[in-house]
Amino acid sequence: MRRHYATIKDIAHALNISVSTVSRALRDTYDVSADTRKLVLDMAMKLNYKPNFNATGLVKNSTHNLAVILPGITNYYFSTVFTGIQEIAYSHNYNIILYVTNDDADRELNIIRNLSFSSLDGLLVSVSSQAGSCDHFQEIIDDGIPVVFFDRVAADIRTSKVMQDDYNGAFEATTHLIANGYKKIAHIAGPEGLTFTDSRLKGYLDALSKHGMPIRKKWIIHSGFTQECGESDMEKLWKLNDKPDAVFAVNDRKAVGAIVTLKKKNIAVGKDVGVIGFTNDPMSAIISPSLSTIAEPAFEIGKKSCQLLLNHIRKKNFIPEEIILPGKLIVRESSIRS
Amino acid sequence: MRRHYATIKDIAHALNISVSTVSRALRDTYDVSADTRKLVLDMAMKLNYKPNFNATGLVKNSTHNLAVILPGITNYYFSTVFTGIQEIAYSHNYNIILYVTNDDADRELNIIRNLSFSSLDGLLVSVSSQAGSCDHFQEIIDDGIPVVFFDRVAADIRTSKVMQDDYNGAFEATTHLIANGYKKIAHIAGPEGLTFTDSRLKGYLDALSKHGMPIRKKWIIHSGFTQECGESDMEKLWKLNDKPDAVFAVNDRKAVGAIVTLKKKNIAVGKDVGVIGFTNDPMSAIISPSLSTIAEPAFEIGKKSCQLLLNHIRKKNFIPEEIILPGKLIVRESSIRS
DNA sequence: AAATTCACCGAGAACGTTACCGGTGGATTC
DNA sequence: GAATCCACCGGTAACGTTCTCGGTGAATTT
Repeated sequence: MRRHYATIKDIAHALNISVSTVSRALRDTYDVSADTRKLVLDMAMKLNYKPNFNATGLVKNSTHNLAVILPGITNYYFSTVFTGIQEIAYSHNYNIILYVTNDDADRELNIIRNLSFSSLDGLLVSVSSQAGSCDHFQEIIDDGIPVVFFDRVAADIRTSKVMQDDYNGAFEATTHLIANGYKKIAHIAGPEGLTFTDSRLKGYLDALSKHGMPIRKKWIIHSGFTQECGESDMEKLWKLNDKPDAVFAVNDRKAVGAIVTLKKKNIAVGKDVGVIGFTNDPMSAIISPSLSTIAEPAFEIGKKSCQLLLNHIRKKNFIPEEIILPGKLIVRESSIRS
Repeated sequence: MRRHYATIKDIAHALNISVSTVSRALRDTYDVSADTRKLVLDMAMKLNYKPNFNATGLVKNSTHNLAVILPGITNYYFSTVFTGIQEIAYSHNYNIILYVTNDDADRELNIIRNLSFSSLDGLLVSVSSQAGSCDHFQEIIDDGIPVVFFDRVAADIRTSKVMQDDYNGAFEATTHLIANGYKKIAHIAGPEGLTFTDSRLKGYLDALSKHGMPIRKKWIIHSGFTQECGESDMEKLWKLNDKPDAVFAVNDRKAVGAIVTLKKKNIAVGKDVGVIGFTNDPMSAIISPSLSTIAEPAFEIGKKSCQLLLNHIRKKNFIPEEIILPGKLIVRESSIRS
């Protein structure tokens, strides 16, 4: 049976003083003597008093809860971003309510619709990849709820956003392949319509045209983000008459898929076909040949997003900021001819 | 500026009826005619009414929030368990507040101490590996808060627990190594004192003695759960005069560390030294040689834990249950001589 | 000595919701 | 035709906390 926790009233009653005084003493605000404060604090300890956040939330119209909405948590990138978020939230005494959408737009919508903003101070979102309309987010922002997007941002919504430098990372990755003598570079991309997918595609294309490399529609394949998608994308590329000799993958999981299928076909990864990914998933160091990649500052992105959200919550009329964090090329075996 | 959401009072006022009636209509309970219910529902929709969970939580002394406390989320096992938890919670309209301890006992204690049980219906915990005393959990349980442990359980606390079959998994893994002709089998284990570490150690030892294999103290090394720990454990083993010819690792990450160091020393994994892990982390299929392992039902463990917790919450005087889910041997290259 | 200031405390309302109890008026029963 | 029942609705208190205001007595000023 659930016992009843001691309340502020119990403390007041035990000390024969008023609840107002107890309330003030506990919050250490004003108008209370050092003696009575000590009395109250000791009694609170003795009665194992814990503040009831429902009550405080009700009167202050603010709880210390943040919601985080993610496509999934079972991969390196998102779990690391979340850890960064958590780090900042913890140090500021905020709780995180985590929702995962499984990359399902309907589920995302459903979660948003059922969100109780009376018990939420703000929202941190990376949108689902099948994102249709983003009206539901706009509504929330119009209602005055602080929202920060990260990684997978909704382009046409005016609020704070945090992301890695997708364009330059892709540009650098592609340039690296070119510098290593690969001539026919394909791109296995993410779903169309997602901002960061588009940015990486653009970086890839610009790098190609800058160096006068051929651009072929058939060498660009859009699909999901999983390793399996990487495998089937690679299969498709290999069915072409004019096969590429290198692949830039939108993320490491797809790059791993590409390497796995190439190895199955007994093609020497690196020597015959170069591969480079994006993320710096721990897997990229484990697989052999090891995978070259653009390291994303996932942990930093999480921290920055949460800091931004807290600023947003504290200052009314906070002006939206866009933060772009740089990536870093990490050269391993999969992109070296030797 | 944060706008004010419509309340039950606003609906009542707009319809010129009482708040009690609106409350009943919204909850679809009793004592309200079909006509007025429809009126209320329509008006609620029109005013974009959202229930204030702080208020309901205050009067009903129950919110729809569950807390999950984990050592970390950036690995396959815990992120998958969490996804399972989330799946059940979502289908029952519960929210999950996630805390990560970074495997730090102090932080775990701090989180527990600051938990607001007035806005929490229950607790799902996998304890930190440096766990000292578990008194803080006992206190909570004594206070009547439903708690379910999973994976890393606190042995001496009487509440529901969900785990994989650690003993039999370890027994099977070790037996598999023996069956494949390895004679000197080492174990790189987790930290001492953790229930599942002990179970896996015991399974390993029992398998050895059952088949009359030598048991050597020096072949058993305790340390943390990371890949780096696996690497340094392997280094230690390789400094011994009497080197083992196979290793059973407490988890896949440590097994990967072992493989990496063996490869660095140009030792043929499988042929010269067998390796087997525990978990079935996706990494185990990626690394080469691929890693044999005991597959854990992580997703199922998450689901079961959450179901158990919900039962616990609903039924008062719920009798604690212990659920043990079986693992499955997956044979790959790292444990085959050939 | 009167006036003013100040430190400290308490009473009451409010936040949004639900639970409990009582009160209508119309239909049903005897 | 009176008594009973029932479907429906409203008023009020309560949940635990904070906020606003007013009030005390002592200390300080003039």
